Parts: sequence; C-alpha cells; structure tokens
Amino acid sequence: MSEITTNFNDRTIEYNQLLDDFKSLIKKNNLKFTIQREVILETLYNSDEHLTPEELHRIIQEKYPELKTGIATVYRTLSLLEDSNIVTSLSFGAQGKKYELGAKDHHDHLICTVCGDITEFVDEEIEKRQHKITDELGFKMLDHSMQIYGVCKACQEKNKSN
Amino acid sequence: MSEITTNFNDRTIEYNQLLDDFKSLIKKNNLKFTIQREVILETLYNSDEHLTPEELHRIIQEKYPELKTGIATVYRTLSLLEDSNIVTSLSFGAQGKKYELGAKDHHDHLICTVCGDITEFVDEEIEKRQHKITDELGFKMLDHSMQIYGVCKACQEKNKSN
DNA sequence: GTCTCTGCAAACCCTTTGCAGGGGG
DNA sequence: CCCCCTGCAAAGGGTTTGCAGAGAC
Repeated sequence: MSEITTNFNDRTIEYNQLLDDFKSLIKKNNLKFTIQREVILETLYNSDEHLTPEELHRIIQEKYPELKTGIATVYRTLSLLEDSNIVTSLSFGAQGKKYELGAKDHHDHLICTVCGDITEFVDEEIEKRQHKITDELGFKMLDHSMQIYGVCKACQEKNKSN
Repeated sequence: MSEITTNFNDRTIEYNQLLDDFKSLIKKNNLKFTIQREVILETLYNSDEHLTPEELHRIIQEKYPELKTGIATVYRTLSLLEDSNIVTSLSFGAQGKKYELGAKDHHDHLICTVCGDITEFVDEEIEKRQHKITDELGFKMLDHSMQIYGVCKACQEKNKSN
C-alpha cells in the first residue's frame, strides 16, 4: 500500500461548510459579506483548476456579467482569503500566482511543462523529513511548497505517437 | 617562503571552468562575449547570496561604475544564463525572482519570512521519495524545487529579546 | 564591415491604491 | 446611518522591448 495519494478533487469539504467558515471569519473581523465575495469563493470551489486572478475574473464576468466585478475586487478578496488560509497560492515567477482552495489537506504539486497540467500529491515521508530538517536547524516552519516539474504520462504518450 | 595554496584556488579553477563553459556556449550560438556578460557571471559567482536582478545591477554599478551597465542587460544576460542552465531562479510571487549559480549541486531552500535570508539544504530521503512518486505516476521528472518558509533561529531569538 | 549587444526610455504586465458612490449590518 | 466595499482609473513595481549607436569578431 502506497502512502502516496493524488487528486483531492473528491471534495472533503462541503461548500456550505466553507461558506459558513467564510461568514464567521467576516463577522469576527467586522467585515461585510458581499455578493462579490461569495461569487469568488464559489468559483474557486467549483473549479478543479488552479486559477490566476485574471482567469477567476474572466470566469466570474462570464457567469455573472450583471455584477460587473472589478479585477481589483478579485485581488482584494484573494488576499483576504489567503490571509485567512482559505486559499493558497502557487508562484510562477514574474508571471504571477495561481490560487486554489486551501481547505483541502496540504499537498504538493507535479507540474507538466508541456501541457501545464498540475497534479497534486502528498507524501507523509517527505512531510516528516521536512519537520526533522527544520527542527534540527531551529527553524520555525510556517509553510512550505514543493513543485516537481516534468512531463506527465499523457504528454509522453502523445509525443510517442507523433 | 612558499606560495600558500588555499581552498580559494578551488573556486578560481571552478570560475575559469564556468567562464570557459559560458564562452563555448556563446561561440556555439554565434553570440558575442562582452565585458558586461563577464561581469554579471563573475558577480553571481562571487556572491554567496541569492540575488535579485536589481541587487545584481546595484553591485555591478558600484564595482564597475565606468561600465554604466543597464538593468536591461542584467535581465537579458540572466535570461541567457537561465536558458543555458548556468543559473537557476527562485520565484517570489509577484515580487520577482532571485538568481543563483546553478552549477552547484542540487539543493532546496529554507526561506526566512522575517529577514529574507535563504538557507540551502539537501535531504537524500526527500530526493528518493520524489523519484518514487514520479516513477509511480509515470511522470518524467525534469526538475524540482522545494521551499520551506518560516522564521530562522536568529530572528526568533531577536524577537525574544525585544 | 557585419551583425550582435548595449544603454536608454518607453512600453508592458500584473498588482495595488485613491477616490467617490453604493450597499451591508 | 455608519463605514466597509466596490468599480474605476491611475499609479506602482518589476520586466521586456524598440531603437540608434557602440563594440565584438
């Protein structure tokens, strides 16, 4: 039995639960619950992809054109969600960040450099080693991220058949 | 009194090697070897830090003010060096990249979110697990990077004494 | 002499901010 | 009603690009 698990797309967290959490957070900080904030959370929830702020904005504009949601609101809401650990971001150099719901369990990323597809995985042994390393150095770990770049199975096969 | 040989010579030899590699690369691609390109490589070599393009530019301007090296040249040369796998970069979201010589052995990074200091480490067990994961998924690994974010020992102690 | 490389400045892209009006609690 | 949130547009920060002259080969 492998310790490796992939693709958390079978949602462990119900949307209503997530929404409730977000509402509590908002109430606790004397913020306001707006339709824009709800739509951004919902869109992130319903997407299996890692989205850039721009992609998120475009999807929302297409689905709810009457809201005229501004890109600035998307950025502001993503910051709020990231600060609250509801979403997490992946950096892609100067080409910006991609966001995903962070309510799932922690996981790392396999990134295909051909098709851009991102696969998630968790490895308990790696997690353990990370703690061991930081403990030994007296480093207080707050977060970590790991990306493996390469060519996914599908792209390798596609390449063979050409 | 004999000439003293120190381990500094190792670095000198490595630098000449590096420079030769760079020159071959340049010749092979019908590019030109310029003083600016040499100074950029040399500065990266002589720095133990991970540098941003801006930092690199500032150091070069201070050391060789007569060259009036432009920031654009720094960016162009870094791209050239990265494409050639002579340097590697670390992403910091929208806040840009930091570069380091990639000729050293592979290693991962501990990044202090307080002082920005970067510590390098290698853990064989993690490297092994990464190969195991990609093998099982039929993913062809080309590269990987891991960053652990947190507070370094020095910053924790500084914080205590305040 | 040819053709790349350079510095400069403008352009670009992504992200943040200031502002006045809108809307949640 | 207060004051947070929004859309808009302008500003910001890092990076790239167009250009004409300088320089490598």
